[in-house]
Amino acid sequence: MPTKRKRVTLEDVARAAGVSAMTVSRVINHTGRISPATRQHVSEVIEQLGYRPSRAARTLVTAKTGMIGVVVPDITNPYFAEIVHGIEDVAWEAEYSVLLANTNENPAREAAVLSQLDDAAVDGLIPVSSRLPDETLLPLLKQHRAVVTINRQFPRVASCVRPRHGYGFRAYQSALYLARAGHQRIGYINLQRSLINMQIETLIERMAEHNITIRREWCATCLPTWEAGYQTGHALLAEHPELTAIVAGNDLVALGVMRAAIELGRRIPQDLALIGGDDILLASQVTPPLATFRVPKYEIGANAARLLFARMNGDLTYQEYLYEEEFIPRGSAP
Amino acid sequence: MPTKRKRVTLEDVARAAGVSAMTVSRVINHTGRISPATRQHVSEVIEQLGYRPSRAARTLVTAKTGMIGVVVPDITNPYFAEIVHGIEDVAWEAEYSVLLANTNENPAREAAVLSQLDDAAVDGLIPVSSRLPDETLLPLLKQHRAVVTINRQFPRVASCVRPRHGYGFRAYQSALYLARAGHQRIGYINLQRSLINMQIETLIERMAEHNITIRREWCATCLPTWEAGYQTGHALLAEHPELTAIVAGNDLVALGVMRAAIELGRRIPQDLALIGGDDILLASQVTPPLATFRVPKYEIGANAARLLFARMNGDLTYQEYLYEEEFIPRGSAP
DNA sequence: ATGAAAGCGCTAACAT
DNA sequence: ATGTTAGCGCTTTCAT
Repeated sequence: MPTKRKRVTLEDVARAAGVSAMTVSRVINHTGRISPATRQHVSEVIEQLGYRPSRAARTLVTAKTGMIGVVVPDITNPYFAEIVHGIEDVAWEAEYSVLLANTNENPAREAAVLSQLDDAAVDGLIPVSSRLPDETLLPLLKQHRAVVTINRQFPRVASCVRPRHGYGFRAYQSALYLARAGHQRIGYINLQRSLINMQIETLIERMAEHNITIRREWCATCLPTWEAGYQTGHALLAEHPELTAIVAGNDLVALGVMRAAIELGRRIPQDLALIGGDDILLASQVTPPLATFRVPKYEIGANAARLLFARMNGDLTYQEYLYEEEFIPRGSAP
Repeated sequence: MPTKRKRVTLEDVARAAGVSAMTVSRVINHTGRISPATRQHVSEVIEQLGYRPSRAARTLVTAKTGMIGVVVPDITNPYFAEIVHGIEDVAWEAEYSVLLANTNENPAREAAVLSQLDDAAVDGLIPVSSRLPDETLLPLLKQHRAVVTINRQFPRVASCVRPRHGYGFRAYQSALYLARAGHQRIGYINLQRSLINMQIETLIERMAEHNITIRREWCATCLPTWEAGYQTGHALLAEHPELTAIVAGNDLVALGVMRAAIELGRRIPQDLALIGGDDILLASQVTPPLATFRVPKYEIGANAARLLFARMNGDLTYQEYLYEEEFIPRGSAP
């Protein structure tokens, strides 16, 4: 009863099968010409010995790891979980593994992760909604052979998955929609850390062009979590009870605001209309359901992975997958 | 402008610094004795050359990958996302990476993943709520040096994180609670694939001991997703409109049922009481809020990772982390 | 169709 | 405190 299981190596298989290591290697990799008889025999020995090739050894010589790195700000955010789901499915089909790093919305941790995950650790990288500024992110991405960014754009170094109508589209459309519905005092909650949402000042300007006034103090910024939305909602509504509508950067925040508003006795949508941003399941299930934008999260992930494999296979042309964001009117903003 | 970046190796650094490879290795690993001067000098050269150690080479010689494998049935299920979050945080502190595999509730895919992730790929493994039967799972786990199971138990090969009061606790308590509240026709939706929830027959028996009748046809089984719960809810309520309460295996299913019930004109809880199982965010936000059980998801993940590191560090004694499940009465089941 | 030799980049073990 | 030697397990030549 051997306590110390020693790893079965190619060499072991070769010896047992009475062939050379190369022959075994060829059988495993389905490469080169092998006589059916030998192949059969070797396969049996492999099976019998329970041989499993060493990833490390293979990686050392081929310089390929069979893994792709995925970096997300918050895996508990359904938006990111769906994207990871899409990535993972495509990776699985391609026989790749996913190295997942969660940065907890912490840019420093993201930078650390990104530099650890250099091209020795993964064959390709998908940073999802990176929270790092361009000048920090770009050099980090350059360390990698293949990169596809989601919701960020670096045409020189990475293919890209991003919204067709630009990053400010949702906030802009939401505010416009609310204004046209008659709202005069619209607040906006921008997402802290997110570098792709419309900035508060920008929204104010763009709305001014339509003769719609959004006052700076009706706006706020918070982390893209439910809790942050809840707190910000309480604070904003306490200070500015005059608000009749709020646009939030994503659903989690909008739903936090909704809860806060309800606690403060506001009826939704009569006293306060609300629009979110990414159509997570929760949005459709609350009462009233949250108006938001349909975003093809799974497809975003799946297509990012597909673009990544294209780059990993040597096609370094810049490619894009542009996803649509479609407004979904629901009870919270009729 | 060199197109072909060649990897900077230990050797390169050693040469540039005028020392041996070993010295550089020692500097990197903070191992052995090094004179401050040399250390300083070597560090500078490393920095200057942008040297990054090769994981593969290191793994090949040390037989350690610096990665732990995490296998989950469905990363978009908030229950699992939270657990992964906990695991990832602890792994990060220990300077480990997480190799995530999503099996999409597909046992065959889980088995494939588990056998690929053998001890050459990861230093440790955490299968979360495995959907594989004992006899399939056990041999797969044996391939690994270190394993911690969540919601499954194999004392001989793995430490374990599991509910203190056993796997049937929630369904049992829920049914009892509802019966005591006066419900006479209680249905139960068990989770397909999940091997840890109370089986329908078992619940029927246990309730019979309390003189509570649960009829087999009031019960159903479905996948642990919202959609499955929704469909099952529709079907069950259509066939058995006499039901006054339903216990579901988890929140996602309960919430799907809630939606179906509302669509069928049932008022919750007056016409139908509902109890879920794991207190995801969604549960607290719907109207009425879903009665469920508080489950320390993040802690489950974090502690599983801690137990795993203990095993990886050579302590192969069987250890457990028993988590509490606490009933949270809410509007859906007053 | 198969084999032999060389080496990927690193560290363990043993010098010095 | 630092260097030397010898592999880890595999694949890439290049032979045969």
